[in-house]
Amino acid sequence: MPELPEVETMRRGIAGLCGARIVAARFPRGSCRPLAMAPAPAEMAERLERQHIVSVSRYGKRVAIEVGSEGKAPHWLVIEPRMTGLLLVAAPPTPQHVRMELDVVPPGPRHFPLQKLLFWDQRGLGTIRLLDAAGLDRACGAAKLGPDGLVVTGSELAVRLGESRRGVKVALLDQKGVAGIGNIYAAEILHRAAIDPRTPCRALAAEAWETVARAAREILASAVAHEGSSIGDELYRTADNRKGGFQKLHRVYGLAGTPCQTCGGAIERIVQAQRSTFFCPVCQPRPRGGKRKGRAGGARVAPRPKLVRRDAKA
DNA sequence: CGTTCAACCTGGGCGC
DNA sequence: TGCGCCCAGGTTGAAC
Repeated sequence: MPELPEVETMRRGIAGLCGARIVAARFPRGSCRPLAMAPAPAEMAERLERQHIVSVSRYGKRVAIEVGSEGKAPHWLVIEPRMTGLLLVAAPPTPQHVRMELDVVPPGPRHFPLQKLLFWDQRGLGTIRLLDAAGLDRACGAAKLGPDGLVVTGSELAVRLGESRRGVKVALLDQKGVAGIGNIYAAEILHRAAIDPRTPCRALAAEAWETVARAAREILASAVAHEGSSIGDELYRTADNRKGGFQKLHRVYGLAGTPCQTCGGAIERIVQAQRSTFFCPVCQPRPRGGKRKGRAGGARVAPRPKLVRRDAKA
């Protein structure tokens, strides 16, 4: 679930713990697969205790909690929520899926109240790592992650993805091209950009990349402002256990068969790279011809009924 | 280079 | 009620 807006919301939700001291760290038995955790739980707990939380930052869909103390090299507790992970300062949805529990005390003379920072993950696909500066760079540096989706520019997208033969929606999910976009927001971004998700990247002109980048910045910023998307009775919650609000503004994701709120046409669901893609065939017409100026990113297209859908690849 | 598939996991919903 | 199957916001690596 968590994409950039949800992870950024988690980051903001725990940023108030900066300056706090970790007095105890627990990684409940069996809570994480061996490969999903590094170093091993006991050593990680030992290395975290008595450290201070220095900063809380985000790299794409990961949160990096910087920990340190006088005379020690800083380390980063890097948490990757993947599908169902949540960072919480509130009671967890279930006790059995708590993967990490930090007891922290706020800065200052008073050692109360004790606060808890939890990583909760139902499916257990998330990862917890404690890395030094070199490890952080390896895991979250420029070789691994492209520019952040909140600030990405059209020329950056054009340079990084412009030669690819992949469909633009599949390419937007590639974290090395642009960091933070997942399946929900890729769909919403391309709807706003009025670009067919199947369009090969190479067919997009520079202007279209500007349109995509602008749509990405706007959609992601709005989603952050609404504290992410909580779909249906879904799991995603803010750090203090509230639902996000951006799902109310979804135009295509999860809306197959319903009328497009922009044009009234029917939203479709197709499969790309084994994942659902939602789009409006009317608002997001197939590109015609090769790269051309001003087309792919264009606004409303009036007459466009003649469509031969042949997706049924199922 | 790109696509497909399988894994990693749990749990909800659906058809029978 | 139960069972089997499909689905789900992500990432990685192998095979082709």
